[in-house]
This record gives sequence, C-alpha cells and structure tokens, in this order.
Amino acid sequence: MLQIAHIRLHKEVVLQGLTKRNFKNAEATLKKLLLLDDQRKELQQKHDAVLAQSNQLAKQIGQLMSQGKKEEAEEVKSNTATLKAESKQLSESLKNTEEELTQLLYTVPNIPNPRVPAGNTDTDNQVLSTHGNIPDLPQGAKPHWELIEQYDIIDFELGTKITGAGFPVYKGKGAKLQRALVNFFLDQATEAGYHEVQPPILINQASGIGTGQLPDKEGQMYHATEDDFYLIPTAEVPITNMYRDLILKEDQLPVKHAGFTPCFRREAGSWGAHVRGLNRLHQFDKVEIVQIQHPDKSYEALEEMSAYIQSLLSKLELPYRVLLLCGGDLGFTSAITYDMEVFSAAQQKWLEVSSVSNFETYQANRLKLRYKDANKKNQLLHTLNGSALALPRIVAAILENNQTPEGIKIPKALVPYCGFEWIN
RNA sequence: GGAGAGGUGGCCGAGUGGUCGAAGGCGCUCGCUUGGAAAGCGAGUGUGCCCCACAAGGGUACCGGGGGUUCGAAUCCCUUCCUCUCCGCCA
Repeated sequence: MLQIAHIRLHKEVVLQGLTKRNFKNAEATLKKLLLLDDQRKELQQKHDAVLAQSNQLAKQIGQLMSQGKKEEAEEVKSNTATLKAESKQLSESLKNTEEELTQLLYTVPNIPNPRVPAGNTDTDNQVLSTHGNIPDLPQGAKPHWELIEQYDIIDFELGTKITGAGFPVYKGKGAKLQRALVNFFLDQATEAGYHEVQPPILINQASGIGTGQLPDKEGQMYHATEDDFYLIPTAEVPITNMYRDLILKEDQLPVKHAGFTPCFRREAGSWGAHVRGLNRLHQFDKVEIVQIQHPDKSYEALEEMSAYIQSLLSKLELPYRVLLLCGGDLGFTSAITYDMEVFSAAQQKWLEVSSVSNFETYQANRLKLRYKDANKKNQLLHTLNGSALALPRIVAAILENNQTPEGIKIPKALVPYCGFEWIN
C-alpha cells in the first residue's frame, strides 16, 4: 500500500497517478485519507499524554508503597480512575481510526510510473517491440486443443472427472514436456544468477496481505478454510514473503530468487470461448523470478528481468512481442508492467506468457521490507517479479507454431530436456 | 491426535507484579592501542507511532499474536499460533 506520509507530501502526483489508472473518486479518497490521518495523530497525542500521566502516578504509588506510606498511596490511587477511563476511550478511538485508515489505504492502488501510458483497456497498451518470425502454417493448421487430442498428450476430460474444468491431466510426452520446460526454465534462471527456492504453495493470511492478494483479490484464490490457508495464485507470494518483516543490509542486495510452483486461480467470472484449451486454467505450472532491489536500481533490474525473459522466448524460437501496459490495464500493486506475448499461429492471436513488474515500495510497505541506508535509517526496498515462464500458453504456442505433417517439432533448446525431438 | 515443557533484543541468556526497553555474555560499529592484525581497553549498538526539521531531545507502545486482571505486567489469568520431548498415526 501507499505510505500516508508520501500521499501527504506528494498529493498532486498521487492524484495524477490514480487518474491515469481511472481510479474512481481519487480526490475524495485522498481527502478522506488525510483527514483520517489527522484524526489519528491527534488521538495518538492525546492518548500518549494520558498514558504519560498515569505512568507517572503509577510510579509514585510504587515509591510510596516501598516507603510504607500506604494511605498516601491509596490517595493517589483514587486519582487514577478517570485517567484509566480516558485512556481506554482514547485507545479505542485510535484503534478504530487506524483500522479505518488502513482499510481505506488497501483500496488505493499503486501509482503508475510516468512512463506508463494513459488508457483504459488492453487495446491502449503500447507495443514496444516485436521479435521472431511468425511461421507460415500449412492449410488446415490446428489449434492446440485439437493437437493435444490428436497426439493424446493432455486430457481435459480426465481432469474434469478428477477435479473439475481447468485441471488438465498431462500424459506421456505431454507430461514430459512439462517437466522439461520446468527444468529448462530453472536451469536458465540459475545461470542468470537467480537463487532457486521451492516454497510452500499454501500461504497464510499475513502473506496474502504482504504481497497484496488480500484483501483485494480474496475471491480469486482457493481458500482452505479449515486452516485458513490460501492456495497460491503465483510463487511471487511465498517467495516475496520470505522477506516479510526484515531489515536487510545494503550489501545483501540485490536478492534474486527463482522458484517453480503450481499456481491456482479460481478465475471466477472470467470464463468463455476465448479461453479454450490451455489459454486459461485453474491450475498451471510456472517458474517465477523475484528480485528485491535498492530503490535506485529497481528500474535497471526491471530491464534486466525483461531481457532475461525475452532470452527464454528466443531460445524457444517463439515469435513474441513486448507490451508496456497502460494505466487502466495495470495490476493493482504494480507501478509498471511489461507483458510478453507469444504469437499462437493457429489461433492467430497473441497470448500473454509473462508479466514482469516493478512494485516499487508498494509491496515493501505492506511487507515491512526495508534496508538500512548509509545514515542508518530504515528505508523501504523495491520488489519486482516476473513469470519466467508460465507453461500452458508456452505449450500452446509450441504445439501450434511447430506443427508439421510429421508431428510437432520440439525446439532445439528443449530436446536435451525432453529426450525426444518429435511429438507424433 | 494425546500428554508435558517452552517462546525475552542480531544470537545466547537472566529476569515471577513496581524505578525493566529489560542484567550478563557473544556479535557488530567507532575510537585508543599496533608496523599490521589479534588480544586488550573505552564508547556505542532494537522497532513502530507522536511532538519536532525524517537533527538533537522528548513522549508512548512493543519481552510470539490477541484479549483480560491491576494504580502498575516480560512477570498473573484467558485465548491463539509456533517450537521441543514422549506417545499415537503416517508419506
């Protein structure tokens, strides 16, 4: 979440940023936030003063008691009742005001970086660059949902039987291709300097709040209510939360992690014809990269991450483009996001396979993730993450783009990982 | 799941109702010492919020989390989470 002190100091910038995002009632919300903060401060002052008084009296009583002056002590005691009542009332008001302020802050998204273009929907996103060659597919090229049936490598109906829609079963070479991609992505990440981790895929509430999934996207996560755990929608959540409540030393930076996990998304209300086959699933596999960076270096890191992700797509010989998301399409917690889209030749459509974002201090503020600067002052760090990569749409693109009459040709880089060159 | 023990500052560890944000040790930082280092000596060394200039200084809160008793709680009570030991179950 945003820092209230920052909002106070840069009200105009914040207002402009929220407007770029089409955030409703920005001005009124900011006004309300500042008002609540004023109230909070005033209550805090009053409360502290009352507590200071009663602390003093308590000390006095202690001294009198130890001197054996019992009656005098009793007399002082009788004066404490009003203070106690006052303190109780003030602390309740303070708590309520703080709670209201926090809840309101939770509803305010991150401020976009100045580079983020204005716009409302994905049609306003900027295409920064396009790479690779879109293949000329033969007449009768098939979309991946037909190819997976033809070669019997992914079975949706079987998954439906076991669980429900959106939980496919990968079979034979389909399963091996999954394993190959995960290993390929992890090896590449290690080579690029990311420290591999395997985190839990269930998280507690504090972690969900830390990275911003809660309370904003409560309904998008599967919730194991018996233990109050959530199934992760992305490895970003457990990996970033490893650093919750930490104060790092500058020489510990940057932190770079990569992790493979399954991801679970309820995708409530977003189903339809355009999300056939592998285009949208409730459970999918993904390798995620996460960086924790010094504020001065986070934008450098963003470019580095973007370049790294693009290198993966090049190695997989997939045609792709890089988008700069517009304000309206930007994720709630992100300050800037690049999307990488792969062209799926048979569907004749660009599929988002990766999203890399700089959250600046937005997550760090919730996480209380800081570093000690040269003046020994604690400062919020910047967090970034990106998919590197999400499997299903990569698989879809490989299947569709590499289809031939003889079968599906596995990209060279993956052959050592798969142990086969063709799916046929 | 059952029974028991315990959770204190970066780490170890003392503290069972009063002047305790917390002894002592280790670590770390700075200084002295040294040719340099070690040792030794000296000083410093938590976090949030509030006043204030994000300084100095001051107030307040924090001894796993939440709540309570009390004039006063690290210390007592309740609750919850976690760790350890034993038993049970088990990949």
